[in-house]
Amino acid sequence: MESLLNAHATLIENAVKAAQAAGDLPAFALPAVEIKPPNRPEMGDYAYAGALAVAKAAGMKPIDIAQAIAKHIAPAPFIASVEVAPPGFVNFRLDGAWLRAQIPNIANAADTLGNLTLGKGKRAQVEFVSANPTGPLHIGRSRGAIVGDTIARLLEAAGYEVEREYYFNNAGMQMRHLGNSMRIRYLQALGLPVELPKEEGTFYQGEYLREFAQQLVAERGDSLAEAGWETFKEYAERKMFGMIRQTLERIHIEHDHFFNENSLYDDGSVNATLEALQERDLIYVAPVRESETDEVKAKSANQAPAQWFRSTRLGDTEDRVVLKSDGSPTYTLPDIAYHMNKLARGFDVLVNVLGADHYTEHQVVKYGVQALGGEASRIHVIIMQFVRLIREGREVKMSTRRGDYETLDDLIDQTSSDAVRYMLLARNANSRVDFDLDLAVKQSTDNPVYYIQYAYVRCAGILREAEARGFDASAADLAQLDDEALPFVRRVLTLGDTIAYAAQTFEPHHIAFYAHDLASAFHTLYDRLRVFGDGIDPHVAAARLRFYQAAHVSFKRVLGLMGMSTPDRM
RNA sequence: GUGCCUGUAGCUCAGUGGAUUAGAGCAUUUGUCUACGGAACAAAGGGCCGGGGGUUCGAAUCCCUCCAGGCACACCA
Repeated sequence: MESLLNAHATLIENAVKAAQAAGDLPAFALPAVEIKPPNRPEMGDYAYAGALAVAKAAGMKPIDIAQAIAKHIAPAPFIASVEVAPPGFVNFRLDGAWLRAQIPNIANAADTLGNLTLGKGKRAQVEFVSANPTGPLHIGRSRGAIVGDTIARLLEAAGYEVEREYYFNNAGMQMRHLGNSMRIRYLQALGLPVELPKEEGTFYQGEYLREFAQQLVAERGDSLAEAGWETFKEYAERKMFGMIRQTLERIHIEHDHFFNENSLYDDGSVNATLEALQERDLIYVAPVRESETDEVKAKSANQAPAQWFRSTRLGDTEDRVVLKSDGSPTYTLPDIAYHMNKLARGFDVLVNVLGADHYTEHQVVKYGVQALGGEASRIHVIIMQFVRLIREGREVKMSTRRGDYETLDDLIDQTSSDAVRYMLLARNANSRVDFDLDLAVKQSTDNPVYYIQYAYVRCAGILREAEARGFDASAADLAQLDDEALPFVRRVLTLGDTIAYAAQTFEPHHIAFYAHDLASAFHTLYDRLRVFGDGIDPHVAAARLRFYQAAHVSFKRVLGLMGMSTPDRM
């Protein structure tokens, strides 16, 4: 049973065909069948509203169409009843015995629970974090890290072969600034009277460079006193990457592949990209844009020319510089080369998680890919709005270069890796997040992450108790299980639908809300369906224990999909 | 000014064109209960879904427009 939604949809499709063959319905093209749980649970477990949509095409009243469909729905083991409700709904109710029979399957599924074959045989790549190694990860980056990693987990569950990639740029001006800053810190560590200039855009003010400098002095003494910025850049970069990877590990993120932008220069891709654009007549050499007025052109006629990508021809609002007047490329050229490279690696799906400030950049890259004949439709860009930090009711400004940012490490120290993951996951990527630091610190008891994990802890507690008492549920008769436990089972069985939806829309927050709903359904039951206690029939107790084993597996799986831990005690 | 995103309960947010009643959490009020771990459960109050038009049998959801907020609009990366 891969998906109950699909199973119901198939029933509808076949019923329509059968009704048409029998002459109960006229011939008409059936739109894609959409099945949903009704808003009002008393109406049933799943509902089809399509009879309303096809009424015109069929030339019949919706209620009559629904009747005709219902009449031809083939019996299925999971269906208890099919009802028609005005003005034209077909409502399905799941069979209790069938639901009970799923409990052992759930308990045995372990970490494959909810897995799909949607992406079978397909390869997906998720590129995320991709922070240049100029400073520790700050909170703004961590949202993308968590969203990207969870998308990767969901795609894996959906059956894709997934690669997590980290793209880094150690060839730009910022890295030179880092090298220069590091050099000054090194000289300071040697006791020389040098000051780090306060220019934030050019010199990195963060304390971490002092620490690196101390270590470098310990390793190399004063042997580098005459060395150039490149030496210091390389050292700082290496140390910084170590820090970043360590931080990511704390929130259970590990990349499979680190892609160095330099390699695109080394293997000639950047040049090849420029030449390919030139061949297509999409590059021109001029001091200013072609679209500028004659007046501006005349004024700037003596300035050194740059090379412009005629992206307006692809639909852009203005042309973009790809090669500056000093001959160095802007980000655009290597980024286009990079995306062509990704496409050439044969991924069926490419996901790129970016901050809102990268929107324009990504558009230009996409125009470039299109211009070069790349299959741009395989590239899915997730644009995330920013995380705003609030402390004492006021916004805290973040800046990597300045040094007064909040790092992801700080945040994990103050809360927990699970809390950070859940709080940054449980909202739609295109809404801005206000992260209240004071609340995050003291909120540990209110945080929904504990509510969800507590459901798992309670299951673990029951299982522990059963083991201590030597109580075995393997031969339980699930017919003895209380009816009120069945809505929970039904909800567990929709995990696959949630994974499918979240993976296809690249909206991982759905899994967070699903987890909360599941925990809510669980806690209600826990209060009412005790396994151990006076006056509980042992057969009922055994069935309940079997049920809690399934619940235990369900929460483990859901927490795992969110990259969260599963503590047995809290 | 142009492009993208957002506007839903006091606060933080879900909501995949469907059912005369728009959902959670927090906060507020009231109960349960001292547990297989109460970081729980049950219940109540609280809403012109930013405003206005339109499409549709049917709109928080799609389209137009206005208002408000955020982000981006460099020969920075």
